[in-house]
Amino acid sequence: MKYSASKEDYLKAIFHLQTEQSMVTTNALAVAMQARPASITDMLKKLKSEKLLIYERYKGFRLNNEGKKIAVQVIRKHRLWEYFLVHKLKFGWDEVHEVAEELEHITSKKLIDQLDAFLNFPVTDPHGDPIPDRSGKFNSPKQLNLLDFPMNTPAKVSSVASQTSDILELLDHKSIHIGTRLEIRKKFLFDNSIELKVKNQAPITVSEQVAQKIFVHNDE
Amino acid sequence: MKYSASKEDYLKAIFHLQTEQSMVTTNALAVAMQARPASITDMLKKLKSEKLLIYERYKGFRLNNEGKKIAVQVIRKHRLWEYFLVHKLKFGWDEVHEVAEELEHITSKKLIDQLDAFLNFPVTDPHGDPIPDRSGKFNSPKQLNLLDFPMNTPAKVSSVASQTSDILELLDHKSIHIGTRLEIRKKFLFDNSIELKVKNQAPITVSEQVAQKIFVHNDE
DNA sequence: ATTTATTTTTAGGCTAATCTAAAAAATAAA
DNA sequence: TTTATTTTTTAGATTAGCCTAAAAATAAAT
Ligand SMILES: [Mn+2]
Ligand SMILES: [Mn+2]
Ligand SMILES: [Mn+2]
Ligand SMILES: [Mn+2]
Repeated sequence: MKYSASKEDYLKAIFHLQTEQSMVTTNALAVAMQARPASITDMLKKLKSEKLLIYERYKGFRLNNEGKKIAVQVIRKHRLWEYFLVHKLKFGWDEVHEVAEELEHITSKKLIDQLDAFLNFPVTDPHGDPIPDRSGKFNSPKQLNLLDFPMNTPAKVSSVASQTSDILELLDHKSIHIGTRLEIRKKFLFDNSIELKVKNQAPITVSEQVAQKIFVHNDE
Repeated sequence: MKYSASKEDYLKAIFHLQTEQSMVTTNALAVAMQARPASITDMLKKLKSEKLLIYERYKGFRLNNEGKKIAVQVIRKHRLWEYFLVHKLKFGWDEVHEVAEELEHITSKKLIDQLDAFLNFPVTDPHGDPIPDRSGKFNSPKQLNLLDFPMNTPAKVSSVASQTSDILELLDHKSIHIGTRLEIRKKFLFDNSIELKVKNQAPITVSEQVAQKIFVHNDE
């Protein structure tokens, strides 16, 4: 029960994709993995023969319980390492993803459980994503996309759905972080941009593309 | 300037071997790498073409400056991670080597320099081996093998030249650690075993094979 | 219901890192 | 200084993970 870094990355990508579409397609995974469709098919055959997913040619695929279990453990490692990098090694939240992408493949159960304890069992990573516990359980807090959130209602930023440093840099610049309390002041129908008010700050405007990536929950 | 985990392991192994023999042999490296001689030859050709060592067929090989530089950085990473595992994640000194063998290949300069700072720039790893600084300089303290050390002279254990958990477990059991102060009481010529006295403890005997692995320095 | 376009799979290749078995070179022994 | 032994290298395979180009299956359009 030890899988290559590449296989772990595949399982993780499929896991994320199948929360949206119930059957994942070869092309979708090819985009996510930045590989050609032919390579995806090759790997699917291997993962199927290792009984980590169900797959019938031309019909799509999805992880079975065993595949999910492994994917979740990789996600757990990824997010714990991101937390470590930000809170212990003073990395910015926009520079941890690449490194965690490597660290997540270190194979030592003790390592990750001790790390978890050392970090005091954090429940969300620096991007606000939930960290599953050692049994694989997520404590996902309810959250809404900023675009669907009501105006003039206290909100707290809970996660940012992107790992690319461009958007994180932009949010950094506008002083929007996980935990930032804000309210929506205006929604411009013309371009779906949104004006936000953060306490003690001048109002700021974010584009639809940015708002789409921000998730919040009710702040009390 | 990025090398595979395998190449880094080769460079590291050659680096260690060439402190003893000035020219390293294919067979010696095959033993160290637990691989067949044919595989060693294959890799040597690659490392040579990447200008990391000097090598002429049938004549032996040794790292050039560039090869040494890379090896030292890998060693630095290995030892810093070992330190982290023992001092932050409560690993025993006998269970860190395998994990560090993987962690040492993570490729992020920032990661390792921040880790170094986080650990307060340690100078020796849990086995007493010196940790090179970011420029690659070793601050190696003078040390003598226990077999060559005079009797009835205060000594302090500075390092243990083995990564296998068998010997570390044995030393653990006999309460010998890095930093332990002891004196040699007797040297038995019959089998070269040695009787040691640790303060407030009954005298203990170690075999020649064990003594060979223990390095000490004068304790004032 | 054909034709056309898209998606997915197969066929065949490539590279890195390993292996075994056989050949060649170097070293040691007779 | 031949012969035998040991060491090292070459030759040829294998596996994982990727690729391109072509074929096959499915979906969309006329
Ligand atoms: Mn990864
Ligand atoms: Mn994250
Ligand atoms: Mn290693
Ligand atoms: Mn060590």
